[in-house]
Amino acid sequence: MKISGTSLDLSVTDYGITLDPTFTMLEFDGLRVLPVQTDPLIPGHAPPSVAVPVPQQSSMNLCAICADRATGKHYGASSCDGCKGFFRRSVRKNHAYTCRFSRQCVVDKDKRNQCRYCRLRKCFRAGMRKEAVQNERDRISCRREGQAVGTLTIDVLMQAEAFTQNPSQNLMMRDINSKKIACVGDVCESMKQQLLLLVEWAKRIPEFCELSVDDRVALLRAHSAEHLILGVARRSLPYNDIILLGNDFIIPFRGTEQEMSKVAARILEELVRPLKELNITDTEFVCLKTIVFFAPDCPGLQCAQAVRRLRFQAQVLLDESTSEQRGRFGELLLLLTTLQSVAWQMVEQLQLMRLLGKANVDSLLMEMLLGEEATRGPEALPASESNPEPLIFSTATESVLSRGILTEHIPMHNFTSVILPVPSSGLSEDPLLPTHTGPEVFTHGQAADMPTVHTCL
Amino acid sequence: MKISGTSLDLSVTDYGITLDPTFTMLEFDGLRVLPVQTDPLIPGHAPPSVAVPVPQQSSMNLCAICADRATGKHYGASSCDGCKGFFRRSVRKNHAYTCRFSRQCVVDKDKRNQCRYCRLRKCFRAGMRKEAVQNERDRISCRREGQAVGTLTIDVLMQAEAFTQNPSQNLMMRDINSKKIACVGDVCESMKQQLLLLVEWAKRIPEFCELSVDDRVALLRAHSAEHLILGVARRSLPYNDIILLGNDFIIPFRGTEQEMSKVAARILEELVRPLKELNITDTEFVCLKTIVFFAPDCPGLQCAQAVRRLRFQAQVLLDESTSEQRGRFGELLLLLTTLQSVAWQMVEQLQLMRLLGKANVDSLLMEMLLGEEATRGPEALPASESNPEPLIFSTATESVLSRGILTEHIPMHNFTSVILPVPSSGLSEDPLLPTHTGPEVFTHGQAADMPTVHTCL
DNA sequence: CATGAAAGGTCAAAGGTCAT
DNA sequence: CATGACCTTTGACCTTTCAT
Repeated sequence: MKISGTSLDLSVTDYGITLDPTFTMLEFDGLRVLPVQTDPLIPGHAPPSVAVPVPQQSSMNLCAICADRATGKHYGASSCDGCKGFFRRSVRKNHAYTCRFSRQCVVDKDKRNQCRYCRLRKCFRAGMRKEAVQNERDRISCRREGQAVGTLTIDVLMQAEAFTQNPSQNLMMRDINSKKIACVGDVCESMKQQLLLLVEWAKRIPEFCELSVDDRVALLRAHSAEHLILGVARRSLPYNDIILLGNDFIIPFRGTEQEMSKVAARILEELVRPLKELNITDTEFVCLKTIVFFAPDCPGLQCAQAVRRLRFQAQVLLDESTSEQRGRFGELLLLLTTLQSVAWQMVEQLQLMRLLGKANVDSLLMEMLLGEEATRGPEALPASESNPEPLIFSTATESVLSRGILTEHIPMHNFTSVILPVPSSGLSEDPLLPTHTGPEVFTHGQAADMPTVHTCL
Repeated sequence: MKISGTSLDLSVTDYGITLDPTFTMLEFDGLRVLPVQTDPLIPGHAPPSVAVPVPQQSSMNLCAICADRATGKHYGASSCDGCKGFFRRSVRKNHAYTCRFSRQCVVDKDKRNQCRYCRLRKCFRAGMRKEAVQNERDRISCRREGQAVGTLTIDVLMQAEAFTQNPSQNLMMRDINSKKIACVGDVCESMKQQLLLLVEWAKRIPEFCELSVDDRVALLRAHSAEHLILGVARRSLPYNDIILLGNDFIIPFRGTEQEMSKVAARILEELVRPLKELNITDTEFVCLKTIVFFAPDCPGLQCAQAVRRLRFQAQVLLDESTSEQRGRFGELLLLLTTLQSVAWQMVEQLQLMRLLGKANVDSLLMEMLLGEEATRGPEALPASESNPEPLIFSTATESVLSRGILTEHIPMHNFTSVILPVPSSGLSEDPLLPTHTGPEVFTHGQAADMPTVHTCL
C-alpha cells in the first residue's frame, strides 16, 4: 500500500526554482574513515536467553537521539530520518561543531536543530558509529550488525532493588535520636543481613542467573565489601554526620569505637558528601551498584567476557541516565575508586578486629568479606603475602557460598523481614560444584544456622 | 508507514482569498487561513492526483504578497525572499505592528516596506502560517570558539607528557629480544626514574604549580604507585606478554621472580589487554593520568575543592575526547578501579620484599610508594593497623618530597637523560614548610645523592 | 525470486548571513 | 535595527544493496 504512483511530478514543477547550482556537497572533503577500529569488545551478543520477547515498542519506535518517531536502525541506533541524515552529513563532511552553551543542550524533536554539537554527540552516545557511514557512491558489503546494547534494563534493576530493600526505613525516617548506637556486634549483624540481601538482589537479575554457579559465587564474593559501603552510604544520605545501618542502628560521626570511626568518617566525607552534592537518583544508584557487581576482573571467573559485557551495559545505562548534566556520569564513576578504597580499609579493619578478638565474624562474613578461609581459627594472619588483595579472592572454591546458589527465588513475604529466610531444605546437593580442584575442600553442614553464599543462592 | 493517501489538494492554492479585512495584528496570531485546509506540509512530491491544471505562471512565479518574483513556497505561500524573511522575523520576534493609515495600504514590490502591519496581514491572507516558522537553529558560521570548562587543556597535558617521555623508546622499539630481563633492583631503579619524571610532569601543569606546597606534595605522594603502573602499561602496549620498563628492561609474562610475576600478570591481563582492545589514544591517556593525579580524596589536602575541580575538568576533557564511541569513556574510567587495585598489590609486594630484605628501597620510593616512614629500619611492619591504606598517606609531613617542590623548571636537555637532573642547589630552604605538626620530623640532608619529592619540586 | 532492513540520494522548504 | 539577495541545512521520500 505504497504510493506506487511514480513521481509524476505534475504540480508546480517549473516555478523557476532556481536550483542552487552550487549545491554540490564538498564531498570527501576531509573524509577519513577511521583507521578500522577493531571493534572492541561489546559486540552484539544476541540475546541467547529464553524469553526476551517484547522489544519494547516505545524504545524501538522512538529515535534514540531526539525521541521523534524512528524509521528504523541507522548507523547503529534506532533513529528518525532527520538524525540519520544529520549524522551522515556530519560524518561525510567531517564536521566539527562547537556548542555555544555548556554542552548539555537538550536534544529532542523540537530542539534538535538548536545545537549541532550536542546533537552529534548524542548520536554517538546513542550508538551510532561513523564507520557505518559509507563512502559516497559505492557500497561496502559489510552488513555488520549494530550492537544491541544488551538485555539489561533499568526496570529490572530497579525492581531487584525494590525487592531487597527495607521498606520501613524508606517510608518513615523515624527520629534519629531514638536509634541506638551500634557496637561492633551490631555492625557485623547488619553486614550479614545486607550480604544476604545482596545475594537476593543478584538473583533477581536474569543475566546473573544465567551464569555458571562458580561465576555467580565469584561475583558475589568479589566486591561484597563495596556493596556494603555503597548501601550504607545511600541509606545515610538523608542524615547529617550519621551512618544508618540496615538494622536501624547508627554510627555517629564521632563517638564510636576508634576502629569504626576511621572508616565511618571516610564514608561520610568521601562518599555520602559527594553523593549528596550530586543528589544521586535511584536509577543512578542501581546502575552504579550493578557496575560494581559485574566486575570482570575478579579472579576465577570463567566467563569474564560475559561479565564484562554486562558491566558495559550497566555503564551505558548509567551514562544514558545522566546525560542531562555535564560531567555527572564521570563524577559518579569516579566515586567507585573511592568506594573501593574505603571498602578495602573496612575489610582490613574487620580483619584486624577479628584477629584481636574484638569482633565475632561468622562464616558468611568470613567468606564474603575476608576471604574464604573461614571456619578456621585466627591462626594465620593474612599479611601481605597470603592475601595481597583482600577484596578479590583467588579462586572460587566451593564453600558456604556454593551451596544454594541454585535455589529458587524465595518470595519476600510482604517485605516484613529484613533477613532472608534460610533456603528451604530440599535440593542441597549440587552436582555441578567441584569443578575446581581447590586446594582445600571444606564441608559445611550447618546451613540452617549458618548461612553461606552457596546456601543463599 | 507511508503517508496514507492524503487528500490531494492541488497545491496551487488561490491566495486571492479575501479575508476579513478587519484583522488586527494581534488577531493574526490565531488566524487560521481558510483556503488551505489541507495538509499543509507534504512538500516535494505531488499527490498522484489526476490532472491538475497547470498553475498559472503568473501566480506561481509571483510573490503572493508583493508580486515580486517568488522564490518558491514559503510558510504556505508562494513568495519572494523578502516577504519570507519579513514573515519569519515578525513571527519569531512576535512583532505587533500598527497601521498608521486605514489598514488598506498597497503592498507591492515598491511599497512593501511602507507599512508592516499591512504587509504582515497580507502574508497571512496569502496563506502563510506562523506554525511553519520553526525555532531558531544553530549558527552556521563556525567562528565561535567553544568555551572551556576550566583552564586545563589537552594541549598543556600533551606537552607535559611529551616533555617527560623517553623519546628513544618511542621512536624505535628495538628488538625485544635484545633487552634484558629485569631483576628486583632494575625494577626499583626504573620506578625511581619514573617517579622523578612524574614530578617533572606535574610541574609542567600550571594549575598544579598554583597549589600550596603541602598540597603538591600530597598529590605527588598519593597515587604515585598508580602512575607507575599506568605508565608501564602504556609503554607495554605495543608488545605481547611483556612488560617494558622505563629503563629498557623487560619483565616477561612468566619467568621472573615469583613476587613480580603476580603483579606483572595482572598488569598484562587486566590493564594492557583492555587498553589494547580500546586502542587508547595519547589524548585519552594523558586525561586518564590527570584524573588519577588530581585525586581530591587524598588525605591532608588543604585545597581539596580545587583539586576536585581540576579532576572534574580532566574528566570532562576525557569525555569529550571519547564521545565518538559509545561506552568508551566509561570503560576507560572503570579501568581506574583496576589500576588502583593492581597498584595496591604492587605496593604490598614491594613492602614485603623490603621487609624480607629482597629489595633495596631507597628513600624516594619509601616516601612516595610505601608511606613516609622512610629512612627507618624495617622494624615496624606496616600491618593493617598502622597503615590501612598503603596508597594514601595520612598527613603531608615534610620529608624528601617537601624539599625542592618550589624549584624552577629544569629544562630537559635534549631528552637525553631519563633521570632528571638533581635540582640546582640554591634555594634549598623552604620557609613555608613546617605548617603541619607531624608527629615525626626528619631531616634529609642528602638531597644530592638521594632525591626526594621536595627536592624534586 | 521476493522481501525487508539499512545503506544511499534528492530537493522543497526550512534556516542563517551580512552588506546595505 | 530591519531588509533581502544569497547561501546552508534539514528531513520526508525514494532507490539500491544484500542477507535471508
